[in-house]
Amino acid sequence: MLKISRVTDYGLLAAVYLARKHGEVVAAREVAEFYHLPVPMITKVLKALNHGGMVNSHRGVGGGYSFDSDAESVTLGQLLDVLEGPWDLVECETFDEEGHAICSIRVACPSRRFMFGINRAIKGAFEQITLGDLVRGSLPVPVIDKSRLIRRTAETN
Amino acid sequence: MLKISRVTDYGLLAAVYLARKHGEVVAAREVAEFYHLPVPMITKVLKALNHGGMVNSHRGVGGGYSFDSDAESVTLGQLLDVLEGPWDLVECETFDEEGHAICSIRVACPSRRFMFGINRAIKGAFEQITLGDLVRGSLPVPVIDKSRLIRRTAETN
DNA sequence: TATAAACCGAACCAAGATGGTACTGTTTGC
DNA sequence: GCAAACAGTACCATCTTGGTTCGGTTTATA
Repeated sequence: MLKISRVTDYGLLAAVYLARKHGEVVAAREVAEFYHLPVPMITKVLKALNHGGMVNSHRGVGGGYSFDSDAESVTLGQLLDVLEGPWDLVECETFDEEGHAICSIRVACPSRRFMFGINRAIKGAFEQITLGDLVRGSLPVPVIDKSRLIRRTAETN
Repeated sequence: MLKISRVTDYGLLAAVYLARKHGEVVAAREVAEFYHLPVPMITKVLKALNHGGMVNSHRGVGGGYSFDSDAESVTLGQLLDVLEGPWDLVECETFDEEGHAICSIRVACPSRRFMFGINRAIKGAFEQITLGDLVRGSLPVPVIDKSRLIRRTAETN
């Protein structure tokens, strides 16, 4: 299931705020007050971003968080992975504790082929939007390149 | 909040099934059995699709649902609208019964500008994927039309 | 070295969403 | 008139979401 929940939105807001003040150490309180959002909520998403390696944390007095890498090399897809966890449409193949597939269809499941296609399409779009785009606030509209049809039989994910 | 929930997936599956048998009247039972999904679940999404004008319903003995329009002119965005309802990231401006905005920031909300951009980008991508693409099972990769090249590290996906 | 600013991390909880189901009614072909 | 099939609504257990709380740790600074 793909979702961009409200907490994820907060995370994107926080990431943008830090990216704007590139390299600068900013307390969670400041971010929260800027957006008029509760401090614990913002600290929560900042922890997640830090845990995912997107931002750095600085403890102690005068501490906070900072974004030190290149905003152009961080994609929206990466941010969503960190904030929401990896996702997939129709988890056809979930596995039980013993590693056996639970899917009731399994053989020649008719949905997998095209659901995988949707996955690729959406993920591809997310991968091409960078944090820099978010900071600039104006995004290009993604365009489907229909001339580059992909027909692969054995996808490895 | 953007989400593609499991029920929405079922809806997409059902739509694809009907589109494959273009014009043919198919009972909900048949679709459900094909995907090994509970009949009431499939009828639920088929009702939604019918309500949204995506498919036609035929009552009485020998009835069912049929897809009669052009699969190339139905977009994934339209299907998602029908199945999940319209969505937006960060509903900055929700209104109470008297029509007054609830948003606590309102003036010069820093998030609206770029969140709107994300909305446009994602919706644009969904609008360019047609039901026909889903039926074929192989999707074109969405490409962001940027004048400036983006730096990409090793693709892991 | 005492203090306070700030992050860490885990647990907790009410409220809402999700996924399924059930039941009664209506249309219609045979 | 019977039964197949859709229509509509309401229901419910369970999971998720959004948000809070609390005790602990790190560290600049007075």
